[in-house]
Amino acid sequence: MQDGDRRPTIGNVAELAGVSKTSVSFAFNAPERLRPETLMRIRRAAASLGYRPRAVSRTLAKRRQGSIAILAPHALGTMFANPNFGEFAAGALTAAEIAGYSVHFVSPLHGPLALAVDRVNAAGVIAIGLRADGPEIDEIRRSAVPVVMVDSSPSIDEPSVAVDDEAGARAAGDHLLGLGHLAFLVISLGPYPSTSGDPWSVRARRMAGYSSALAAEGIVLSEAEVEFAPASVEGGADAFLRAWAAGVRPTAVLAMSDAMAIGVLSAARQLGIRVPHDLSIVGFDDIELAPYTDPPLTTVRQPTRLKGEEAVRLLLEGPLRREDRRGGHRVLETRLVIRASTTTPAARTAGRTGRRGTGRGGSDAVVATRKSSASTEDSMHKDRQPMGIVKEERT
Amino acid sequence: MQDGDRRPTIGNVAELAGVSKTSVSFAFNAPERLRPETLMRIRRAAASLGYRPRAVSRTLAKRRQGSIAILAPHALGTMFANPNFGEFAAGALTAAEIAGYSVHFVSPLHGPLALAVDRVNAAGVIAIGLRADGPEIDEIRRSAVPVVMVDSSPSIDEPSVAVDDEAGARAAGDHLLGLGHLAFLVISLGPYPSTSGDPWSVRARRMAGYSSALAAEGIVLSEAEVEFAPASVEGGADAFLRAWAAGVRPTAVLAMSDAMAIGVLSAARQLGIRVPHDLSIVGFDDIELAPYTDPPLTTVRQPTRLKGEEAVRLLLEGPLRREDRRGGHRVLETRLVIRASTTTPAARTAGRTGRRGTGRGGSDAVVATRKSSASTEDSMHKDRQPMGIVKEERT
DNA sequence: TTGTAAGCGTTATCAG
DNA sequence: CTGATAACGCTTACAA
Repeated sequence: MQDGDRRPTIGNVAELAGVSKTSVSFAFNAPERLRPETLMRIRRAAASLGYRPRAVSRTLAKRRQGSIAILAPHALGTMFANPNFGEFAAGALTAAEIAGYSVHFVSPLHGPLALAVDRVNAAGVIAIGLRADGPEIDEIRRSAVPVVMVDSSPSIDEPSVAVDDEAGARAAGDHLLGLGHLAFLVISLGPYPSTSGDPWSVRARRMAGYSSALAAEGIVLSEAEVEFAPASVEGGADAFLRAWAAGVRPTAVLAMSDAMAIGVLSAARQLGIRVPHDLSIVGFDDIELAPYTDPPLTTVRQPTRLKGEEAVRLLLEGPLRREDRRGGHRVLETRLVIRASTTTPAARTAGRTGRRGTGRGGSDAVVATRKSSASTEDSMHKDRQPMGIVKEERT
Repeated sequence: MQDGDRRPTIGNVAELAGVSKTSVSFAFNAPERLRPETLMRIRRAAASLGYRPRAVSRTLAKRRQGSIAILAPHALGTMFANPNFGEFAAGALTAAEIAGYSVHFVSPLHGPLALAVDRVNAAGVIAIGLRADGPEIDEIRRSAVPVVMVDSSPSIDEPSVAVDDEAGARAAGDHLLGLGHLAFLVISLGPYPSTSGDPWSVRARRMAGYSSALAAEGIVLSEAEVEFAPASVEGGADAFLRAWAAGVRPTAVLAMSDAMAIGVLSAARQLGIRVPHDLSIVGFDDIELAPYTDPPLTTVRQPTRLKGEEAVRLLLEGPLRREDRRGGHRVLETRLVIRASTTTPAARTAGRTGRRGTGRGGSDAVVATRKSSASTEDSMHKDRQPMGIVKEERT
């Protein structure tokens, strides 16, 4: 861990160039204040020594950080296993780069996040999926570092950005109901059932959306009809297999992420279940690859990349500048994208239903648009179409 | 950018607790040296003030960084658009986390990488895809920060990790040749043709692999048969469309990344070209979703996640500890994974060939294993099968 | 067990 | 235009 070969310091350069440290500093930060020839001399000295100003010292002296931290709720290897997190990172990193900030990723692997956050000493923090009422958020508040919350409770004081999970989930449920499905399985986020039961977590909001849709038809999910899994392909596959082994026989599955939905796709294939003929699947996220799966995935699109950009923008424009480190809540819209992984249930169950006869196959399904209850200041990142429901056909 | 409300410092705590700064420091770093009651007093004082030691100051004083930087060759938004980079990040971040390091992502967006690297002041650096003979690597060397190179030239001094791109690419070419293809299009990495022409870049190595395979059948790629594109779905789609518009009519495409291959899939669909019947496609990477595309993608698997882990491990074990900041080259193997996006060419061209009659459809193709020339210390991350060629069928 | 004081490498202030 | 000198916040010999 030693640095071994000591890097040259500003002092060495000053000495070699025969000037003061101040001048050397000027040479790097305000060249115009130096006479061209001294500047040259200093530059040469610095170059010959291979001197480069050290960032830590600089930040200490200037009292200003050049980086922001992204706090992930799980180990980063796990996070990045979900392509959707890559999307988010891409958005956040892009916005940060443009503003000249570099980005730190921090996870709770080595003790609580609150501790981790000041290990990295960032100018500001973007916290993902933190509980609104947990101890962590308090710790972070006390650390006096500006924070913006992502996918957390909207009831929180800090600026935040989230998506309208509930409306999205409801649209997914409505869609399936409209096709005539009655037997569901939902693959919920997180390895365990509601350990804490934060009513404001992403999964709680999505579950509320699914439930409210199903409730309209008098359907109530039993405990067996909800599996929990990490947001990965493997997680989704395992969850479906588990449910199947437990005797659950859905005609439709609602997955809280596309990665998990793809896992279900693969598990179904393993079991010889044809999608969508025997089983309809709808995901969540609409990752870039969703249109290219086999079959193309029906899913709830969320503007993930935009979410990342907004989080950074909010941090940089709001709490980092001004005193008031609150306000600035932003709720982005979701939209159901209908592709080929959903259709009317096969005869075996379709017999007992047939309501809402949108009939003849998934690609014809057009469910009544249910207006999102969220603020709608912004349109989607991916395109200019309004939010809501969209039917995508192969070109 | 101001910090606004000054955070409490160690001095404030000392004052409030009626002790010296040293004691406060001890309270945080060597509690056992303090009498329990003083420790308590300090702790209370610190807590009441909401004091937390500042990482910058600490690093400056200890001369030791707690973070490592990952240097990306392109804007990070671009990088993360490729799911394969997410895989790499997952690997690197996992290894870093375990070792207690946090990770910084740095891109060349604001001036040269060499400058960016000391903006973040990391303990060590992982440089991706840097030219072996470029100026950047020299700059980084001079900055005296330990480096490990990823996907760079093996001829370099620094420790490095890469994969056997050439063997992988050759296997892909052989596979297609074995199926009877004669008309190819390769989608190469990077937005532009060889701006610099580093013979050791990933794309040069892969191109060499493709070429050497094709050369064995006397096929030489014309300039029109090589398109360049960013490693994204969109990039691949555009590239294929461009080539098509230019009149290129391949029966098989060799894409240097799965993301691009999926783009080709989508472009082909747009043009009404059936895959694999009218067009065979082989990708590179074998991202997690590759088995679930439509049709499932034949591709060259590289152990991307492992690559990330190894890079960090090499950095942490080698240059960060010892004086010798060289050696430790690691070349990981690749393996062709045959799925359903490749098959024998359709009649239109197959007529003039038919050699090597592996016949009846891609899923039967078994090409002779060509032993990788790379070191083979390690097996794949994803499973325990040996490297080489593998045929994957739907279960 | 606790305190004093000297760094760590820069930048900022204020003279000259 | 350039130079002393004092921060910046924390660690760490060395003393007491």
